[in-house]
Amino acid sequence: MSSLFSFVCPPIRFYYKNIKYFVFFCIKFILIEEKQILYQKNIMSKVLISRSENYSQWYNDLVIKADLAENSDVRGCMVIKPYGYAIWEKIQGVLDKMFKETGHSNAYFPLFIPKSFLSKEAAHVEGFAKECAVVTHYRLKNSPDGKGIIVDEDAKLEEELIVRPTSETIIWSTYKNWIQSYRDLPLLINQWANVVRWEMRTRLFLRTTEFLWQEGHTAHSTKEEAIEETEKMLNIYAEFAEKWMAMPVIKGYKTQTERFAGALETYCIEALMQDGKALQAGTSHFLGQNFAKAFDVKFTSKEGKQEYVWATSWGVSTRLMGALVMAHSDDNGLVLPPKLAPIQVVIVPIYKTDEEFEKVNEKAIAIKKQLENKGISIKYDNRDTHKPGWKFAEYELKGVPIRIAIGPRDVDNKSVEIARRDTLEKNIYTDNEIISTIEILLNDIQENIYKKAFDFRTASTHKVETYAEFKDIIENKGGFVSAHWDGTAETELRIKEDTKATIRCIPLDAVEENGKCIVTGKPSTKRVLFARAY
RNA sequence: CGGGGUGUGGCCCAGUCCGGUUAAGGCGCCUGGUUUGGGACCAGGAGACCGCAGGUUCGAAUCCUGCCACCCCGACCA
Repeated sequence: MSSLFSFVCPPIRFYYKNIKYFVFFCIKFILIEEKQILYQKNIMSKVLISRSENYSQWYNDLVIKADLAENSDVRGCMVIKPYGYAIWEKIQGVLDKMFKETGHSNAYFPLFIPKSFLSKEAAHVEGFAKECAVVTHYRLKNSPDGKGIIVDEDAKLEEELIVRPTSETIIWSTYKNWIQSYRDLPLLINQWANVVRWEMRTRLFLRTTEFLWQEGHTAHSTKEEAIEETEKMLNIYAEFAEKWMAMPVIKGYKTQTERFAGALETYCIEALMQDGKALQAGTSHFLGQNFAKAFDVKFTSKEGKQEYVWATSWGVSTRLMGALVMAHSDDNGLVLPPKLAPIQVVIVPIYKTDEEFEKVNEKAIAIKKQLENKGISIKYDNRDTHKPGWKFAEYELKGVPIRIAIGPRDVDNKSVEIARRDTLEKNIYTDNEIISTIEILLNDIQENIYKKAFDFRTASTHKVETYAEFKDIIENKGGFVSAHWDGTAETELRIKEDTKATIRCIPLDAVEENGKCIVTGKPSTKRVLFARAY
């Protein structure tokens, strides 16, 4: 009835409603105005949320705002942006050199792995089956209804292909043909590649569906040699983390629960992030003869006997980028170790007039040349589209270790202002001190941020004797907890269920001491390291 | 796969409960001018199938139905 009325007499009803709305709108607009003012206050605050306020969001925002990476249109997959990729290239460059210095060569194996390969090693397939992307078809066709394209069901693969989650299987099926004699050993190969693991929840760099990494795969004639290789590569990772990333790590090996699927022993380096959570930064696996047996890789020994080869694999990924961000950065943005910073020094000119720019520019170019001659990577930001203050904030956000500001005053005084990113200290230096100061500062920053991270880790590592103490620290303080454990998977699982903390590793340098498991009271001979982890 | 949330110019988002003015504001972008030693200011300008598809209504960003996408919390993990 009412709809009939409104249909027949719209003007009357419209008029009536209009009066009502006039009053309503007056109130509504006043409310909106007030909300708007409040809202503007909120966004005027800092670029980054503070670590103490929300560490997780701080990390997410920082990765994006520092231009390292962003989420792509593909769910779970990131775009690594030029600035972020430049850091990755530095990481690659250093590690690649270290690998080659220890006798390894690079090669490349296929992205796709036949499904049957993956299932040849039982533990391995078990470990990865739940997170594999599978290629089932090789052709598309136009949709019959004309709306786009669809999978051509006639183009079904005889055998599905798995997008590699790791390459052991395809590599070992290849090694079978490469290895006949002890003379072919050791075989020391590395590949830089992308891999895919279908993760439920992803975070930039820390866990993405596709990520970049390197995976080393080696074959040896003896068990001892393979173990030696596993440990050697672990040491390379540790050295890289500490000397280049300025990030202290604990070397250790994993419990059976945390071990790589298919490995006899998994070694790892574990780092502690500023929020007290641990992050596995690299792994090195002793694979025993598991893959050799699965893929029938035998060699003839000096004695003329047929033997299975001994294997290792080891890798670090773009996850290191996440570790790098979380290890040193502060509420103002990234803090990069000078040895991995794409830009080590930035020069910002300050001027008002063209004449002033001329003076400043001349000086800046001279300094730039001198630093370049010393092998320091330097950027002279002479854009006139941004003000100095804007540039200061920008390079702080991007973690450039050293900033040189040059203004007319400096030209007159034969000086410059040098600011260091790690401590945010600024000082004036005379022209003849510049080069030596920069060289000293770059080393000093590298050491200082390492020390800071090291001290933080020391302060965040606690020995406990009881489960109550353990829970208290995990819940309230975070960090590493060093405790006795009875060595069983049951106890490990119970602790994980109770506290979300896992055994990060059994440290290689753990001292032998008699103790009691904090949960069961059973005897234990050494302490293991627990933490909540990424 | 469960539980919660969100889709509005490039970005952050207001407006949605209770349908009605030209879809508001900030950032960014463009133009001109003044500026430049810690994220400048003024003036002007461009930019929106309000996630998609139906429906209800004189009238839908707003209500209804269906779908899609993304985010957060769990189970899984380098």
